[in-house]
Amino acid sequence: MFALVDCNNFYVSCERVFDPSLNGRPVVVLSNNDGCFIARSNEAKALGLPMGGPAFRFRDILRKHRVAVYSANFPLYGDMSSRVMNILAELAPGIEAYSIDEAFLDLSGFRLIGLVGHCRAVRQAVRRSTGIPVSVGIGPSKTLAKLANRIAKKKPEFDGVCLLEDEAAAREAMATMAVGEVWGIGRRHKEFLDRNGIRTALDLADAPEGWVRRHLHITGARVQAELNGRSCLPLELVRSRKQSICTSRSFGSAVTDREELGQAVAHFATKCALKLRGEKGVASLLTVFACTSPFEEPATRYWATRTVSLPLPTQDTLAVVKAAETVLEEIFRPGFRYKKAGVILSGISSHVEAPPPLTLFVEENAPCEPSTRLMAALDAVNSRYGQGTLRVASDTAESWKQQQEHLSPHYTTDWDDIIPIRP
DNA sequence: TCTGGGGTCCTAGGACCC
DNA sequence: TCTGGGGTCCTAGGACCC
Repeated sequence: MFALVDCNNFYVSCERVFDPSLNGRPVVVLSNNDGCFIARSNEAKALGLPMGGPAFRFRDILRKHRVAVYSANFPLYGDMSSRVMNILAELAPGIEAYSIDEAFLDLSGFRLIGLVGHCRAVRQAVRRSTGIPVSVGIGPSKTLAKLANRIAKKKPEFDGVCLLEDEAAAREAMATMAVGEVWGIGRRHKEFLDRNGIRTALDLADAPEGWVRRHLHITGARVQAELNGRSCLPLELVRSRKQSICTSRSFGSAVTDREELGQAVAHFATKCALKLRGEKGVASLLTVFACTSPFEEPATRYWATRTVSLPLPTQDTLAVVKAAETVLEEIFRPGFRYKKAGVILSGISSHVEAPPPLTLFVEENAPCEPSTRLMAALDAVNSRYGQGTLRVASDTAESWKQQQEHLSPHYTTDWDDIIPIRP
């Protein structure tokens, strides 16, 4: 049996831990640049504020109902997440941290002491130790655990824990669940299934298997099997190495200047190389992209992107920044209002397992060892004195930076942000 | 004025190899 | 009339997840 533990309205709950006066009030958390809603308290959902809705369109509702509005504070949410995961890891023999606010647990062996009872204990432990409320769904496959979790969240009578023990219970639950709510069925597949008379999760479970395999491919066939209690998606206990690493941002206001865009790209490249070293990997491919707003008129819209091979697989910030600047030079076209840009590293392999290849042509930046030591020194300084203390010269300007007007303090990750508690 | 960021997997088709 | 069989790698696009 699998359990899916999911934090309720996670980002909002994180803000509430440090400001309990937010309890009972409508609260929203905005995406970077204060653009869209990415988390809503139950009270905010009740006001009709939609997930992903652009905040500026709902300004009247926000003001009228005195909704508490927060800019995204990812250092805080990431830190709270790891605290929750640590508690969960103590209470189950196996855990897969599936996303920032969800984890699958291995519940094998808990049947004797009672699955529901144990999951209630898990729920209380997380609440007591971190202040974060969670819901738990239990089922014989990950997909059914997900489905059970939705029921646990939606129906108060379950008190946050829902078990789909046998086939009859699963069928009854699936009959009440729209097919688009099933994990793995997105907007497109939902539309397709609706057109073919498949409206509930139960309809999908009972659909002819060959037909599902043909139209929804292998991934859809797995979803169907999982709904029928045949587990196809194992618990992934060890996180595999990332296949790509991306850093991108929308700009607070449009950028038109090539040099300014170059500064942003240098900054993103720097962050990518840092993440890559955190993964203990080296990358062989680099992509740079820059684009105008998708809401521009077609004539003034531009999507620039190019991928190049790096001369040698590397994790060196200087090499990555240099390559990114060269690519930007090639794809930049003047006269456009750039609203977003980013850098992607891919073709990632292990730094340890893959010794640097012998090369026929490349002479510059070939020696690996000095660069590794330089990066170690760079990371040591920046980790101690703050990211950006040592940086490449082109990683400078702040002009493209984002809007974050409603940011809460980094309560758990920054000494300067610790607020003295008054009696 | 104003619309996020970071990922994964699958399929199809083209280009190439022997 | 009739033109093989078995592969790999790369890219683009689509679909999905949080």
